[in-house]
Amino acid sequence: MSTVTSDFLRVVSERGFLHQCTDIEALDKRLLEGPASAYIGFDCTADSLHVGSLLPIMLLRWWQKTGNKPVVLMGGATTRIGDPTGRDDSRKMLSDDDIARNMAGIQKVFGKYLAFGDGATDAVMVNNADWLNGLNYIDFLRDYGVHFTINRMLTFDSVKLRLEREQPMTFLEFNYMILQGYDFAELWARHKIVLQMGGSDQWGNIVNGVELGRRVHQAQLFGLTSPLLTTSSGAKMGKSANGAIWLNEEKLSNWEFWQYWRNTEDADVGRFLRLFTELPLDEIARLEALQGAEINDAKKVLAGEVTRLARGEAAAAEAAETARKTFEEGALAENLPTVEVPMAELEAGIPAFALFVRAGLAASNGEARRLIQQGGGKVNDSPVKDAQAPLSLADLKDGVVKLTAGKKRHVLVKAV
RNA sequence: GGAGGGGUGGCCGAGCGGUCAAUGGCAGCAGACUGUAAAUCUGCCGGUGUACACCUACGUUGGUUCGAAUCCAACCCCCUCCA
Repeated sequence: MSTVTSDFLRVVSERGFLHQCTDIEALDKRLLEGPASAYIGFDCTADSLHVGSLLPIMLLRWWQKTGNKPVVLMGGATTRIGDPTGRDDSRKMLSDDDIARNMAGIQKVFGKYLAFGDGATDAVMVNNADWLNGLNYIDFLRDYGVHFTINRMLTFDSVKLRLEREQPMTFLEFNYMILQGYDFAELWARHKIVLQMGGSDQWGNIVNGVELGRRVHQAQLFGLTSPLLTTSSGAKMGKSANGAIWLNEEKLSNWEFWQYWRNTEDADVGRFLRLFTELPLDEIARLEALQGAEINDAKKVLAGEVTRLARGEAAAAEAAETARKTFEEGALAENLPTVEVPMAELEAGIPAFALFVRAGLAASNGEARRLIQQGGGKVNDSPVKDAQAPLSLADLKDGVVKLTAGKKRHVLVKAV
């Protein structure tokens, strides 16, 4: 990596955000000349982003912090097509209602990471439906279609892989890359945006936009990608026992979010601290150097910082305190996930296995029985011996029963 | 349009008339060891009833058979080659 002098490129290269850049020297030079605008596109395929999108979001945050203007592009129109990148099969088509709902959910998270407004470096949000939905097919083909050759498009990974695996790719999906390229050219024309960032899988799509901008507008545009993140043991980021690690609070509790980061593998701690927190690098170096059980302190810092950014100061403190009580004191912490059960049912007695199912700790009665048989089910911290044994009011402590599955999953059952 | 191959549990992939809820691998869950880590070892891994049982499931619909994921027919979908 050549030495870069602009604040933004220096920070992101030191912290490990950089994977590829179309022309890093020229971009560096451009950034030294003054504030610039950059965007990242987000598809509206779910009603919340998950931690897989956190890397691009942090890129935009640093972009703003180093004096530039971030633009968040919502793929209102491109989501109607479906990005074929990295997919063996077509996505299922989303209805316009779904897309609108998803967009509303996704938008919520950006306010936590970016400062929006009308100022020079304030973030703005745009929707590509504004210019894509109204496109005239023939005009578009004449103005932009001429700049794309099929020969070239067939060499892109997103297309090539699908063909090699003998999976069908529809013409609809085939157009995705053209529209994403067009987005960049259009954003240059509308907002003078010079840089598009994204995950490394977006490289091909981004390069298309850079080239289109040069051909249509004679503009020098830049592309920059971040590495695709996997954990040290090779798993994709963002999956847990219960599914994806969502950024939105309605989709995943603060406690579970905090726990995800707390359970980071040793080998990933330093890398994640650099990417997902804003701690100074020398502080990270110190935390990263911790050995043995002490590295748990670094994990707590990681969990605290990431949760603070995504969910707020109070949420982070509360999760940390809940974890401390639960794991270090073995005490009953009131902020664990809670499930309510009518008092009358509890009075009548609910078999232990059934309660585990009610609490969401087992997917079926059979699974709950197995859990208990294997010694993984605990009530108020003592192992359940008999799955049939009913729990009743006598098991309540301060109005709640604490259920535990395995070592880490705790739920409070509250009688109401 | 013609010829051939194929559609099996979350994924991959065996099975090709009963002993098949279906080998194996991955993923997942639990236990042991640890540090709420990794690696390793052990157990579990469709549903309901705590066993024997029953229900649902091998693309769809029918059929043959005492009995079908396995055989037959039609249909749907995918792939390859030829035109």
